[in-house]
Amino acid sequence: MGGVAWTEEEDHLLKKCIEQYGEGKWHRVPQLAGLNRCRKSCRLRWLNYLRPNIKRGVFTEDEVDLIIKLHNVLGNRWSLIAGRLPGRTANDVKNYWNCHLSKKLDPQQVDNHEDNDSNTKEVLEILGPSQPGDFAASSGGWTQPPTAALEAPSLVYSPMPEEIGTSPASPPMLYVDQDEFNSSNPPFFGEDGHVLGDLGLDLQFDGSAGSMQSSNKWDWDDLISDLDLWG
DNA sequence: AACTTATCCAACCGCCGCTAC
DNA sequence: AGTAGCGGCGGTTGGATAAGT
Repeated sequence: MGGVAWTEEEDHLLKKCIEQYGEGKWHRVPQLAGLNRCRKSCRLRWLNYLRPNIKRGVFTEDEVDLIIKLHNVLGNRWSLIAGRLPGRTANDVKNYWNCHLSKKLDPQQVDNHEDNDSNTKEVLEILGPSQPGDFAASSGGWTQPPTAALEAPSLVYSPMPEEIGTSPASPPMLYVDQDEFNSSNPPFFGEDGHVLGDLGLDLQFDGSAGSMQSSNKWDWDDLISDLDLWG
């Protein structure tokens, strides 16, 4: 393996330590558990192997599908992707991607995969250069980095009222940075500029930069994290 | 059976952002 | 403002094992 394999005894000590003192304070875990391992090794071993409810075995078709879609949007942000797959760890997802999907799915193939979803074309129409905003086709995508989100074109995030009961008083916005957009083929779009799909969201493109506000900006991390609130 | 190659995946490494001082 | 310590993350490594020759 990439390092020294953990023994059953070490696993037992670590588990016992976490059960007694809880997660966190990883810098103290090696000492508390009596392990000759660094804090990072202890944390990794717990997160990837010892933590309760970890799902092992082959990925289901649904899980693979979700990984592909989330990767389209989020890129190599494995922890976020894993967060949407109950029981799966970021390391599992990353390994699975590197071993299976990255080889099978070059960008063209990903496109083809998503073309099964008839909504895909809506994405390009909605986000394409004909729309208002700072999308620059000549430069290959959005012109502003996330830190300049105020000037960047945005997606307005509007949770579906019937799903969550009430909408936020002031809908937060999403931005898509150039790299993410260029490498992605968001599969979540529906009619009339709404974005529907497996994320369970309803997103709407807002091309009028003037309507943007400096507050309530969410990036994808926050969005994905907050899905749990809406779910 | 022996050897080579490919694949899988647990573990490590280096970097980053956050927080406290 | 600068720095140290920490948790967390993604990329990479390398041993085990399966598959192929």
